[in-house]
Amino acid sequence: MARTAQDVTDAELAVLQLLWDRGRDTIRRLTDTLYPNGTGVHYATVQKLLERLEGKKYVKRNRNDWPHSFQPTVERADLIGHRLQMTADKLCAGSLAPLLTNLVKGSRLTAEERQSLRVLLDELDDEVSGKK
Amino acid sequence: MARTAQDVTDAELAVLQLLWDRGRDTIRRLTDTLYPNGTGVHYATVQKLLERLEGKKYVKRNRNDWPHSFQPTVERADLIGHRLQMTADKLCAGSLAPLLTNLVKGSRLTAEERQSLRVLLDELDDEVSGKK
DNA sequence: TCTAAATAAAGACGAAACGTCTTAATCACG
DNA sequence: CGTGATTAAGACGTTTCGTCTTTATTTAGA
Repeated sequence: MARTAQDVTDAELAVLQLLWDRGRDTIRRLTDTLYPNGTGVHYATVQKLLERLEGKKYVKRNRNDWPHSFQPTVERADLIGHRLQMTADKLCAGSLAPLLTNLVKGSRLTAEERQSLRVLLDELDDEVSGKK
Repeated sequence: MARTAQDVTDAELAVLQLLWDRGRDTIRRLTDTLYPNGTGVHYATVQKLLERLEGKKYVKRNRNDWPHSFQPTVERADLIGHRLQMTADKLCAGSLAPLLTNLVKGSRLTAEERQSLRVLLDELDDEVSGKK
């Protein structure tokens, strides 16, 4: 059984999170945040992580800027959705419904959370019935 | 940034899935299913995977039986819940609510699925209000 | 009881993953 | 131009994980 690499590794995710917060940034500024009082060596680490994120199409490099700036091409919600789908694929034969059930049953939802969830479901009903 | 091992690897999961389906089984029978027309060498692979699952407390070994039988100590729903929590920890600051929202918004839920979800929410309301 | 087959137990091995680091080429700016 | 920063490409070491080897132990059958 072949090993499968992660979509986004933890170190890569740390960089991506900053980009989500900031919209776009340079290697230098990202490095200073991730490694405060860090040596110059960490710059290359962040550089490599961004290079890999770019290769995997999670990040876009702006070569017009100098120094280059980087920005996410994928939103946080997209990655969440992807992770959820992976969990469904491996544990629920690809179906997402069991994940929903698990979350509703397992997590201690507040009354407010339950209510907003109902609102969300009602909106979906409306969309389907064409009322929009 | 230190690397973190997976909770259950893919090869381990293949074994665990069989145990979930069957309740309990021996190495020999699991091996025959996972590697039909496989050589004798695969027996040791399954053996090792079970040993690791046992070490991680996902599986219990019954040493009274001969040959030893193995059974899950964790249900599928438990692992699903754990994976969901991991996703929440890494992408939602630990909160599960965003996962709920993502699933409801993103997945094409059928009318039946939406309805059963509402029933689930109503049951939770009842529990909280003490009617049960 | 003795032997052969099956199982248990422990460990080793290699490829890949991944975080990190090194080195050399390229660029902007005074 | 030359100095410092940035880009570019790659190497390295540790850990992970699927697999395989070897040896000890147990059961079943003659």
